[in-house]
Amino acid sequence: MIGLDKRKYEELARISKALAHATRLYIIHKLDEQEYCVKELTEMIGADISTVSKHLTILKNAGIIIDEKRGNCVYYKLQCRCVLLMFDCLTNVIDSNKNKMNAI
Amino acid sequence: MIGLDKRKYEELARISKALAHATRLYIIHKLDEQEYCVKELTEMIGADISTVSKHLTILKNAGIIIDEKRGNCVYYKLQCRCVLLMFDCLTNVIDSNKNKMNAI
DNA sequence: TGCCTATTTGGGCAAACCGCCAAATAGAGT
DNA sequence: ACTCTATTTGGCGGTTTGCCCAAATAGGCA
Repeated sequence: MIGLDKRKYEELARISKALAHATRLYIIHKLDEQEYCVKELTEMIGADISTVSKHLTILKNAGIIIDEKRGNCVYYKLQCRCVLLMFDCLTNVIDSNKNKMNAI
Repeated sequence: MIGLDKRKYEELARISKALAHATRLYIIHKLDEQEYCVKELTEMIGADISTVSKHLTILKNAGIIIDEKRGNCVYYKLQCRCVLLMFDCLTNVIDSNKNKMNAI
């Protein structure tokens, strides 16, 4: 895997890694419903607020969500709903696995 | 994030993590063209064969690829092409990021 | 200015990941 | 049985992740 190829797959992996965490997938799913601020997400998730803030930073750096400061809070929302394809992909793989299991 | 929800997102993340590596994305892309054995993939990738074998194991455990021993070699192929949605998803995100950058 | 709430940043610690090497295993072919 | 090739497994060192806590920062509002 050389040159252009390598860079291309590293770029894909960079985004991919940002998606590879249960909490971050949950955040994406929530932000698909509506925008939320850090505090609201923290309450839903039930982790330390600094932890949630870091997850949000990772998603933001990957260009998956964007933030907007309004009043006292920072609101996050999806930058592009195209990321929801991810859920279809993952769900398909899981369903496919289940079917294989049952077929045995 | 409690109970069922938590388990659901952890399951999604489990698959997602298997996808979150440049070499593994490359392997998936290659196996979409045709099946390959470990040695062939190793030559294309240019890493130690044990490293490649481990990547393949990770993908196999996630139910993304399957192996089949034939003759002297172990051949791997995609279990379900649905995983290719992943590339659409990642590519969309990357393109979307580029567009935002250019718009500035 | 000073206080208060919301958020981010830095650090420490444990766990997971990655790559290589060396050794073990599996099976084909002689 | 022996040899040779292909693959997997075990393990070590280095890097990255993820979590919490504590401290720093930012901005609204009296």
